[in-house]
Amino acid sequence: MISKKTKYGLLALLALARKYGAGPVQIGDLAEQEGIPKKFLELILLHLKNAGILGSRKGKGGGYFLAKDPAQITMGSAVRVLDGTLAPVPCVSETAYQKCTECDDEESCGIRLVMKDVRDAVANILDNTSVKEVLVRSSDAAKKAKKVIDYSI
Amino acid sequence: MISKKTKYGLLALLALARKYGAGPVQIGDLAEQEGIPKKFLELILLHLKNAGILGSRKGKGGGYFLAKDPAQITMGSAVRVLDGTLAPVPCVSETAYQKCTECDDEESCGIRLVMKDVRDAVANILDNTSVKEVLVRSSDAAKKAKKVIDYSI
DNA sequence: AAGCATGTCTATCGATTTGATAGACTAATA
DNA sequence: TATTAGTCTATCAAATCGATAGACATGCTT
Repeated sequence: MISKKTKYGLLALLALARKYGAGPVQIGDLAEQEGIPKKFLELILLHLKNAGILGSRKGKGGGYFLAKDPAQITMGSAVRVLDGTLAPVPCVSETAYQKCTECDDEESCGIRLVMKDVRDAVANILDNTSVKEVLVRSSDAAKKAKKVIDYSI
Repeated sequence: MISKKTKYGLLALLALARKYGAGPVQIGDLAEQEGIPKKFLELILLHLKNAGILGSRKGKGGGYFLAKDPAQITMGSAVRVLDGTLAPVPCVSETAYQKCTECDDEESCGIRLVMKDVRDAVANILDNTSVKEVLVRSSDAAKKAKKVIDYSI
């Protein structure tokens, strides 16, 4: 299960994606709009910036912005930065691999074999879903709901 | 990422599956064979028993055993019992659903839409993988490795 | 150069969870 | 009745989570 930090990070990322091209967004504004504690969000945004997903500008007119086009930022990359890995167990992580301390033979470990399938499936989804696509899906879902409401009247 | 408790639980489950039909296995023996702290394993096995995945017998000749055939126990059911849910976020859980406190509109939440795909993919794998299959894959992988070794000599 | 705006650094903290450990108790067998 | 072995219900230390805080640094404006 993803942590609140990751959830907040994804919320902020998507919010910044919605405003892509509109200049730096202040931390305080983002925090207020998304209902995230400001000081906590500072840490999260800095983490994303240090990972190259966001950029920032200090001083007047400063704030945070996407470092790349939303179509070029995947959910997988963001989740890896925020949560550390997509893998359900360390021994199938491709980016944060760690051998199990109590494992004699990795190659035949049944749990590892299954969890590798899980990791692959999760990565297949998240690494092939851009931040832009998420916005489009969200927007489409909102329109769909609106049409249902209009139709009901 | 799955917890050590879940990892230990799966290890124990698979170990019991290997001995399926051979009578109750004592907690102490399982703990020693799998390198799991005994008292911790007691809690884990009890949890699995209460969930109907394992059975137990007290007293002389007592111990734990599978409550069903290994082919009828899925990895998904075990992970749900041990970790609580397969879902990456509570709002897409089918067995432990919880609405996000800060979410205005679930239907159009982009994170939720993506995480639902992730949950479905994970469930698709784990719910369609029996404990028996895991043993077979593990065994096959071990034989394969052995053949490679034999061939190398 | 100073003031203001806003990000950055580096702590610290309380609550919660994790990963245990322990001993008394209960049930089953011999 | 004694022994075996699971069950109950605590308790605990360490780690992590989810924050909060104030000093500092950078950049813009005047």
